[in-house]
Formats: sequence, structure tokens, C-alpha cells
Amino acid sequence: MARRALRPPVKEAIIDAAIDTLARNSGASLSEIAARAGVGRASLHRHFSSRGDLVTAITLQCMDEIDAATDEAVAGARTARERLSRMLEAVVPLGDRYHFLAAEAFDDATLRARHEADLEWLGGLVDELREEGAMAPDVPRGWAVANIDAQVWLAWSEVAAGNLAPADAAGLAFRTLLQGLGRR
Amino acid sequence: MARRALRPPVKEAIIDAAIDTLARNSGASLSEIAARAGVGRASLHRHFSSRGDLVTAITLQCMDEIDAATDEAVAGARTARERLSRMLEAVVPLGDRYHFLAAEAFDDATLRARHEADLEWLGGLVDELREEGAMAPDVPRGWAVANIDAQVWLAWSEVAAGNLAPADAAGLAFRTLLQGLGRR
DNA sequence: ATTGAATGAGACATAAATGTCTCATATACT
DNA sequence: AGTATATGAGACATTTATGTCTCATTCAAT
Repeated sequence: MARRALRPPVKEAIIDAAIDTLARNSGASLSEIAARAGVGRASLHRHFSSRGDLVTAITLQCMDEIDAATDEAVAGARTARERLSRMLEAVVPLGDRYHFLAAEAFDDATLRARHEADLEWLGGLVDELREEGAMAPDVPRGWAVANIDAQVWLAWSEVAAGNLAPADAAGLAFRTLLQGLGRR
Repeated sequence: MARRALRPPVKEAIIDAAIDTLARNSGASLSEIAARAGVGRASLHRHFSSRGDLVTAITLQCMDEIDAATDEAVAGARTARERLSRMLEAVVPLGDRYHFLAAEAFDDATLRARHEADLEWLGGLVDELREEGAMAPDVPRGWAVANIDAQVWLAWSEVAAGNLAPADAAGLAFRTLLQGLGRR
């Protein structure tokens, strides 16, 4: 039988608060984060020995959530083109929570490796898009990967800035990726 | 007759050092910047009363240089398409010096206004591209502007990461902007 | 040579964030 | 009820960056 968590799950509350706070100000202090979590600063240090520990933890958490959302969205897709579309639809809306990742340096080796793995997944998608004829073979693979990544962040940024309707963002990114801004 | 500057132009040296240093680490201390400029920390404060002053100054300087490079590159172009291409060729290589701008928040009102003006210039370019038929009219203007901006930074980043030959970067960005990554 | 301005080195005070520690209290488990 | 654990509040020392100040020195102009 599962043990009921009567005590609030402090560690997760801190992680959530850290994600929220750092998304708005990547230089926010631990006091701010603890306050937003409704937790004493000392308790924060009980769960994360240092600021670096906390940042590493929330980065991993974000990567997990993004990967999970991607996996679920992509599950039933039959073409790579459809996988790209669904991935964008799933990930772009997560931007408000994870946009702070764009500013992180990945000083931790584990994080760097994980990020590499995520980029490699995108690389595989690019390979499939090429095989399907949906992507030009003369465009460098790394360039395509970097562009997909960039469109995700850009689409969310424009939504956050109020320049773009949330419902349009992912579709626009998809169209821009495959066809650019030119006339069809 | 112009007065010869026998004394080294300290202020400019500080600005250059600040640009170089902050490009690599946006949180670098004033000590680091002063040291790189070959100048005492006290002298730095003689020219820039606070860190914010310095950041504002170098941001303006960068904007000036980028605008100057753009104006010169675009001068003889006859079509908007050609202006876009030349702008990219001129600005992308400047990334190693000005990439830190991407992380700045433009807390200063003057800087915000200036940035707005630069985006408006891009907006005008987008309008012209539409009139020429080089850009689809159903793509939101703001989205097009944001994409041009993003491609500049992305192209330079890929060059800096060693994933892209400097000579290819601007052309690839141009092609991606107008045609995307798809087959033609 | 003299004068005045700018500089370098460094002391100094201040502020803020961080990490550690203690102690009283609240909560969950037995 | 009794016990062990986790927490909140806050004190504390440490570190780091910042901004100000002084003073001797260097350099340019006269």
C-alpha cells in the first residue's frame, strides 16, 4: 500500500518554485526561491546542498518532463513530418516553464551528456525527414537540429511577449522550419 | 589640427574589454574587465560610475557598430531580398563580439527605444520583401522579424561552436529564412 | 623645469548572497 | 502519550562585488 504523503512534498515544491522563479530571473536568490516555495531558506539547503545542486536538479527535471511530453506526443505518428509537428505542438507550450534552460551553461557533466542525447534525438528526426523527402539533404544536419531547437524557443518567446496567439505558435514554427518565410 | 592621443584612450579600451569579457561571461566582475583593459579598477569607475553605466555604454556602442555595418552593407542593394542577404553577411560575423546582447534585458529606457527602432527597421525590410513577393503575406510581420533576428544569432552560435564554416553561415541563414529546411 | 590632469595601487565601507548552525515547534509514526 | 523526524526562524561567519576615497606617480602641456 502506498504511503500517503500527508506532509507536503517540500522537495518538489522547491523544485517547482525554482523553475518558476528562475524562468523570470535567472539570477534570483535562494531566498526568493525558498519564499516562493513557502519554505525556509534552511530547509532548502537541507534538500539541496548548494545552488548548483538545485540548478542541476531542476534542469534534469525539466529535461525529463520535456522528453516525456515529446514521447507521448510522438507516439502514434507515422511519418517523421508528423512527429516534428506533434513535437512542436507539445513542447512549445512548455516554454513558460522551461525557457530558463536557454540561458543555462550545463556546467555539470551529466547535464551536458543529457543535452547531447536530446540533440541526437533531434538529429535522428532530421535523418528521417530527409529520407522522407521532407527535408533537403544539402542542409547540414547540425544546422537543421539547431534550427528546430531555436524555433521552439522563439515560438514560445513570441507567445510570451504577446506577439503571437498560443494556438498559432507551433504551427507557425513548423511551417517556418520546412518552408521558411517565403511564398510557397 | 587634431590633437594626438599619446595617452592610450582608456575609455575605449575599457569598452572593448567589457565587450570581450561579457561576451564570454555575462556575469563577469568589474575587476576582470578592468584587468583585461589593462586598467585599474578605480579608473574604470572614473569613466563609468556604475556597472549599469558601463553595460549601457557598451550596449549602445554595439548597436551603433551593428547599425553602421548594416547600413554600409545594404547601401548599394536594389532589392529587399538583396538587402536581407547583405545584412546577414555583414552582421553574422559580428556575433563573436556582440553575442552577449542576446542575454541583456535592456533595463535602460534609451536602450529599449533603440532596440525598438532596430526591430522597426527589420519590420520595414519585411514589408518590402512582401511587396517584392519574396515573403509570404500570411506570415505575421512580427514573426518574420523575430525569425530574422533569431537566425542571425543562431548562425553565429553555430560558427562559434565549430559546427558551421564561417563562410557558409550567412548564406545558410538566408536560405533558411526564405525557404526553410525543406526541399525546394 | 613646472604645473595640472589622469592614473594605479590599495585601503575602506557597504551590501548581498551563500552556507552552516542552533533551537524551539510542529508533524508523523508507534 | 511518547518518540523521532522535519521544519521555520533566525543568528552567524564567509565570500564576493561594488562604489568611494586617498595618495604617490606618471604623463602631457606650458
